[in-house]
Amino acid sequence: MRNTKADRRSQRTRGLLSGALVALMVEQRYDEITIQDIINRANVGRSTFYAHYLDKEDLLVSNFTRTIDSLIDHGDPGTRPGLAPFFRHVQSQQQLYKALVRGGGIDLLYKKSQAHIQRSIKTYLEALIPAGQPPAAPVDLIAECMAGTMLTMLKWWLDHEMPRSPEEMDRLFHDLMLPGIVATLQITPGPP
Amino acid sequence: MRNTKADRRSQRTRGLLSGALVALMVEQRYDEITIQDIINRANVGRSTFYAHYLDKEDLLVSNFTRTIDSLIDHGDPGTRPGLAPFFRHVQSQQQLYKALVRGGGIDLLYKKSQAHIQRSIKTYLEALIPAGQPPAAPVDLIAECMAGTMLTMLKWWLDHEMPRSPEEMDRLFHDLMLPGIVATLQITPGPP
DNA sequence: TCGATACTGTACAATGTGTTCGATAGAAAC
DNA sequence: GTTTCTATCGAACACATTGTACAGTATCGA
Repeated sequence: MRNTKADRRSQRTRGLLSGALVALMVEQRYDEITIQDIINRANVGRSTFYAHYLDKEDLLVSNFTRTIDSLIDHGDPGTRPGLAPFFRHVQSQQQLYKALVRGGGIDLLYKKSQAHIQRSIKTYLEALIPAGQPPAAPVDLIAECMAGTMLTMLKWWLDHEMPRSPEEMDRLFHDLMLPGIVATLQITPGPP
Repeated sequence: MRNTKADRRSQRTRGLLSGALVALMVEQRYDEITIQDIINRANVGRSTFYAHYLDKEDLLVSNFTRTIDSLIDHGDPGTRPGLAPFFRHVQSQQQLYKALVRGGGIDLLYKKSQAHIQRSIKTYLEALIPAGQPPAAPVDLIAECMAGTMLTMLKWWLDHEMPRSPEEMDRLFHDLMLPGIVATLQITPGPP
């Protein structure tokens, strides 16, 4: 029920279901959408849905894991200088992300990807600590706080009709978090 | 259906229902608990439940709003010097809070109380800004980030069997957040 | 004691979920 | 072009949960 990628019909069905979910999410909260709604909108049989996905959440995750991953890759301070690309990416698909924020879908996706996100940030942080020096604070906790703050900022930004530019949001994040991280981990500040 | 406080029977029923919810939350995730489970455990008729509460969430909120409020009052940096009392309070009722964190109930309560929490923090922050000076950053965003970080730390602490003392957690929070707040709002640092 | 009201227990309709299965249409393989 | 897969359909099914209704009973407060 999952090695169904090759067949053109499967691709079609998956596309229809994803599209229906997105369309519905723009109209109403994610958690109020039923599987019945989705298959009605997609014009797909009930059993067909279950041939592809376990449940509604599986559909959401399957379709947005890649989106979230690209979001991390854009924004991860470990590989990129800042969060501006992160916010630009969100801005370019604001309808989708607004829908995700409104309906609580973003929290679900965050939970699913948290391990990934956190690992990424933790690696970044550990690279900042001089070798041999024991961390002055739990690095995983700091990483969680960073990821959480990023999410909070993202939500606030979308909820308030994006009143600041991606560059300003990036600046805000750095001003708010970096001094504390430097102090907590007892490291020397990196590049601005 | 709500002015039912005086009658001893009502108090009894409410007590039974709250107790059943808490007991069940210790055993299994909040979101997996059904109303049927609750009334079975409480030994209360189905219609009686609906005579008191609208749904499961209403029961949760009704019973824990006071708990959460006291939590804020303990921890609010606006009225208290630090978060140590906050973490001590959680520690003293760790079973309950662990259950809330595990089952996702804490997120629900957080959403319900967020307006209250945020207002409290915002007031505190605004008091730090010299009169007449326009804030250098959106104060409500900073407040949200602070509240979010407090919640993140709370979850981490409980998920990791509380490896640090309440005083250390307080210290960590201040070291992590205060420098950034001072920098972002362009204010002078307050008492340690 | 008596009137008010909270509780019980059951039945009920409505909704959503996930599964099953034979028939059909469409894809891929040759 | 024929054959062989296989994805889809559609309907039926069992099941769980929710929220409401109502008549009888128990308990409360005065």
